[in-house]
Amino acid sequence: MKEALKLIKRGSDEILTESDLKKKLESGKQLVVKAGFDPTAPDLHLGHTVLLNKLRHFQDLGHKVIFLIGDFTGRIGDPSGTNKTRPTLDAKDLVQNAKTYEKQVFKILKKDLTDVRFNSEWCEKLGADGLIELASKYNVARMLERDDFNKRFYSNKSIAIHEFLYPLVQGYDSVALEADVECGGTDQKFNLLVGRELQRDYDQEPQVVITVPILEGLDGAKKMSKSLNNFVGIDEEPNEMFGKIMSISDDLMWRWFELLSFISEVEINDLKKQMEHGKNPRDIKFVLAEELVDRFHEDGDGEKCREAFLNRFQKGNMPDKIELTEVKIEKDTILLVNLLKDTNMITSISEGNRLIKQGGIKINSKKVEDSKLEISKGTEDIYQVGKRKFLKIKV
RNA sequence: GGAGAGGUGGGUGAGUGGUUAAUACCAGCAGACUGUAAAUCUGCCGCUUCGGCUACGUAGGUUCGAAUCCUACCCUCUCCA
Repeated sequence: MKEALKLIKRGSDEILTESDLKKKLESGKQLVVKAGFDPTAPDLHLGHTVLLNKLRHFQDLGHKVIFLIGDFTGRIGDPSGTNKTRPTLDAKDLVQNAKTYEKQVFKILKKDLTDVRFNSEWCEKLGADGLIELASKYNVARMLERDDFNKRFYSNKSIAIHEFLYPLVQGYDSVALEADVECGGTDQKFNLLVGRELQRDYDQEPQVVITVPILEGLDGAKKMSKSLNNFVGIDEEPNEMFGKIMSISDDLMWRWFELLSFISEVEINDLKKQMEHGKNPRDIKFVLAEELVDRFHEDGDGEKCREAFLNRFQKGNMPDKIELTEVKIEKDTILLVNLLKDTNMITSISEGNRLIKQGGIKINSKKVEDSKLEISKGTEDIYQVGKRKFLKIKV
């Protein structure tokens, strides 16, 4: 019991309330643990995994997880943390996005202890009557207690009426599922708590709310999200994933260790000490990058990535595997910039000319200096754009 | 319904008739440096057949010349009712 509680507490921000949780755990029954996902950004990234790991902990203790895709709430758009009304989404996109989710979650969750559900299932049945009844259970004053609504309200920014529906519907999900526990990011705290109160109104035992910290993205400042393009997707190619993790700042690395790594606190502190004693932060970042690559790919991939990384950046060698593309041309020669544009190595001719001027393009490791260089038919060379883009092109 | 403010390059945001492809910051990219794709420094940062072309909500208009003035329309926001 103590162990179970400890496991759940690790990495959690708040547990509301801990005594309720204890009671539920002690009851011995299999708990229903719910977490909702907004289907607007279907590719799971490391930010989501903080929460998923928490769900996994419950599964390791034998409890059931409901991976709830908020396809209905998605049409509302979560007002959390935004200062303006979000646009609504159309149904077709939602379905597509949801499928992508399903494909990815089982990298972390156990299939046999996971139910993937959609909240349109019960929300659509609710109808206008149900919605009115639901809306009657809560009041505007309490809605306005919520920080983001409050700020918007007092700074005269618009709050659309339907945005009040979001927390209510999310709370209703807990009622419909008779959830014992709901997990979410700290920014979800209000929504999660509404669930607790609604369950009471519907004569259910209120769920325990567990919040987990929000992971900062690659920039080290903003919440990891797809729209900010500061994310590491769990589906990403190993070397790409490894590289992205290596690109985070040395400061951010510790935050990621804390939220993403499974190694113990003691070990993390030990690594910190090692760095203070002069160990290269890069090598410590390797530990993190390897662990994460291993987790989402095959065991041992992390090590391979590290070798490739060292090989490429320390020794300046080319990567082992370079993709080969064949380009057919009509004339005997083709302008280098055109060739690169045709193969998507660059996005425009102007960009190519710029890169050449700056010494950012190489052919077989030789810097290109002539922006009018022609490549003739029948050649096969390795082209490099910047440090990271390589392509073998056969003309 | 009435009054007013505003819509500028990926983002924030200057610019109010002419060396303005458009200040600045952020992001992005490249180079240097580094045991890291950290940090730091420097440069670049619309497209182009290098002649030009296309750009400041949309459509017209005034002018030798407009992001800047006028008209209409669309959108966002605020105040009053």
